[in-house]
Amino acid sequence: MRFSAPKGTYDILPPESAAFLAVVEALSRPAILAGYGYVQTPLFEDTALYQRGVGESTDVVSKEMYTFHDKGGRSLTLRPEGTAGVMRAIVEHRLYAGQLPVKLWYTGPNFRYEQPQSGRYRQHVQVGLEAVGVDDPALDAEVVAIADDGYRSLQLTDYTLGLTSLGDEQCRPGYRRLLVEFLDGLDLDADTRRRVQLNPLRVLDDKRPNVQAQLVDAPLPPDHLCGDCAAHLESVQSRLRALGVPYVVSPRLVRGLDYYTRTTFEFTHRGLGAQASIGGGGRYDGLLETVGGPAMSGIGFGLGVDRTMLALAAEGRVVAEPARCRVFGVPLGELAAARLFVLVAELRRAGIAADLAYGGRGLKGAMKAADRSGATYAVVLGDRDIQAGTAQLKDLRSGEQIAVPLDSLVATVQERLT
RNA sequence: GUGGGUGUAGCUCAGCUGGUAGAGCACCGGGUUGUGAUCCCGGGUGUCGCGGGUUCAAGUCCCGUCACUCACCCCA
Repeated sequence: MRFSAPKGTYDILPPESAAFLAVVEALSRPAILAGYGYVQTPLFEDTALYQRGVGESTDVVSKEMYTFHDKGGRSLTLRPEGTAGVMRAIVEHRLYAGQLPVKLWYTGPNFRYEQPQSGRYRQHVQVGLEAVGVDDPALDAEVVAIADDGYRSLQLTDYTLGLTSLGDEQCRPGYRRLLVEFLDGLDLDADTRRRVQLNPLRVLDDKRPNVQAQLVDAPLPPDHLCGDCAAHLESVQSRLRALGVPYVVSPRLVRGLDYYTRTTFEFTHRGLGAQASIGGGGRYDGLLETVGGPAMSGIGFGLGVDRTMLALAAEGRVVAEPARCRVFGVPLGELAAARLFVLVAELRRAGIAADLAYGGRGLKGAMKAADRSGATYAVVLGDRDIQAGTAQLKDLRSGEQIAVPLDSLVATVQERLT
């Protein structure tokens, strides 16, 4: 039996894995600087949490969840998105009773049973954050700007921020009726008709040309906002302008999760193919209440780490050099191997990245390994040197080599590397 | 769930109308147990995705299946 990674999953190996870690770091740093604390929630939750929190009418819940029963008969589901679990934690630990807003960030994998394609996997990693308990458009702008700062710190340029408002419980129902009325007059297939009933907003961003052609005169959310929602959207925009965050108002932007209200946004990258969204989020007033908490507003985002990697590749950006070895031990014979084994450990304890030729490779092979390790120095040690109480310290770039007393080798290397 | 494309070495790929599996790179060893990145020599590391069929003979033709990939729906 030959095993391979399950469908829709993949391995991240060196040296690219170093870039992956760097992307997680780059996307989360702006959140940390903005006062968001790290939260880690389980990779699986009670199935009902997602059914209630994400919404039964969403594709995520209706057909993409990895649901299973544990030995206690509980129905559990592998986390399909990050927000619901964080809301559960906020309610369970009554974080909403403390200082507001509650600001949390997280990273980790999400699981969705989907048909894989470019940029879409059954397991994907996000960096996300949530700000709960304060209803202030400035907070919306902060959240959007944090995401933009993350992408910008990675030198990404070929992306666009789309922004809109989906309205609230005041104006959404009326708009929804208007939209359904319009959509009912169109020539749509059965699948889409069903969607009109479940969540008509989502028909707006259907990509099929024959559908889009019929939507040119469709009523759009930003044109039917109540006064409060319109003022909110305008305030978010003016804050973004103040920060110099470029955005485009995208009236057809809709998201597939039911909980979004008012501010909704999405970052799309031009180098990615069909799955172009590298991150998105929005306001979800009412979600906390849905999962058993008080009626409090909230806003957050999820940024796709896998897709950000693809975006970086599309722009030809190399993110991080793999952590490189600085000193490489080349032993000649058993005695030298034993001595170098300890010496290399001492270098590491002194904070110097060091490695050693294992397996008695012979001088040529060991030197080759030293070269490939990227080390600045090779320490060559043989019987002759041990007799003399020295080691040969070779600069692999210049080829120069000097004898250094074994006792002071760590100190000498430390000095030369700084 | 639906549709298209592709499966040959670690990677990128060649292999014609069927005739017993190759190249480049990578890797390993040697040239030199006291010096790497250059050079020279040597080594193929393979379930031709898998199963079945046709044939004297299948990487090649047929059927099935699986995987990968791209796209739709949807999302990061």
